Amino acid sequence: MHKTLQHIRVLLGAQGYFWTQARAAVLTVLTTHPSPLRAEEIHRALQNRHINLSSVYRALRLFEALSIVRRVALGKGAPRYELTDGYRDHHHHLVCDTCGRIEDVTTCPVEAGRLTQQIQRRTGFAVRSHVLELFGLCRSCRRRGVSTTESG
Amino acid sequence: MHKTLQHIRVLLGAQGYFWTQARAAVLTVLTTHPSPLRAEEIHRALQNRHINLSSVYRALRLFEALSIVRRVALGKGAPRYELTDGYRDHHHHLVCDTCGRIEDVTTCPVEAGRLTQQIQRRTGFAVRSHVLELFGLCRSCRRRGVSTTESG
DNA sequence: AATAGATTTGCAAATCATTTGCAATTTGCC
DNA sequence: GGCAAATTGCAAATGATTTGCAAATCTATT
Repeated sequence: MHKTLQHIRVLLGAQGYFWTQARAAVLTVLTTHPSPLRAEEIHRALQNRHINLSSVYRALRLFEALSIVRRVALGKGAPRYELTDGYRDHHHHLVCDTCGRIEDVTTCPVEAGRLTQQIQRRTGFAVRSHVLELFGLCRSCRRRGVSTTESG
Repeated sequence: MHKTLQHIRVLLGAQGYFWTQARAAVLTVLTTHPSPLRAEEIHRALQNRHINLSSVYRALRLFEALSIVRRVALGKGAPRYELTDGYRDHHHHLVCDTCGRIEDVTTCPVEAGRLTQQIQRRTGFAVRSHVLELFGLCRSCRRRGVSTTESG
C-alpha cells in the first residue's frame, strides 16, 4: 500500500511542521479526488470548513516543497495539484483538447523503456522524476466529431 | 526539412492574419533560441525592436491557437513557449532541479513504444500530442554533489 | 505608390492568480 | 493548563496576463 495521511502527519512532525486543520483538509480533498485540482477548486471543496484560500495556497506550497504534492500545468488556466507517486500509484494523464476532461493512465513508457538509464549514460543527467501528459480527443468528443482547431 | 518562417507567413495569410513586425520578431526569437522562453524573456530579447510586452503575449496566444507554438510549464514561475513539432524536431526536456538549466532530448519513449495506439485501443482516447518533461540533476550539479531537498 | 478597410499595436488601466505582513489563533510539548 | 513557536485569516501588495481604445500598420486594390 501507499503512504497514508498518517505517514504525512508524522513526516510533517519530524520536520517541525504542525498538523493543522487546514493542511489535513487540503490533503483529504486531494486524496479523495481523482484528477488534479486547482487551488481554487480545492478551496471550493472546503467551503463548509471555513478555510481561507491563502491557507490552501500555503499548504500546497509546503506540500510541494516536501514532495507530497506535485504541480501539473495542463494547458490553459491555473496549474493543478495532485499527490506524488509515493501517495498514489504512478500515472499520467489523458487530457481532452475539446472538453478538458482528464483521465488517468497507468502505463508508463518511461518506466517501460530504459529511458532513464539511457539518458544517464549518454548525457550524465540523472533523471529523478518525470511528467508526461497526453493530449487528444476523448472517446465521447471523438464520437461527437468535435474538432478543436475548427472555425477561425 | 521543417516548415520555415515563410510557411508560417503563408499560414497566417491564409487565415486572414497579418504578417507583422511584432509577430515576425517573436517567431525569430523562438526559432533562434534553443530552450523554451518566457513571455518576458522574449520581450527582453526584443528590447531594441521597440515591441510592447502586450504584443508578445498577443502573438504567443495566436501562435498557440494555431499550434505553431506550445506552452510548456516547467516547475516554478511563468510558463515558457517553444515552437511545436512541425517547426523543429520532436523533443523533450531535461530540467535540472538544482540549477534550472534545460537540455533537449530527442529520444521519445512515446513514439518508440506503441503507447498511443495502445491507449486508443484500450480507452478510446485518441492521442494527438504529448508533453514529456524529465527532472533530475544535470551532470555538473551532480558532480558538485548538490541536492535540492537539502536544508529545511 | 496612394488609398480604403481591416487588423494590429502601444499604452494604461483592469483582471486574475498568488503571495505577504501582521495581529489573532492554533498547535506541540512539558 | 500554559507557554513558545508555528499557522491562520484578512486585507493589501505583487506579478503575470488581458483588455479597451485611439493611433499605426498591413493587405489588397487602384
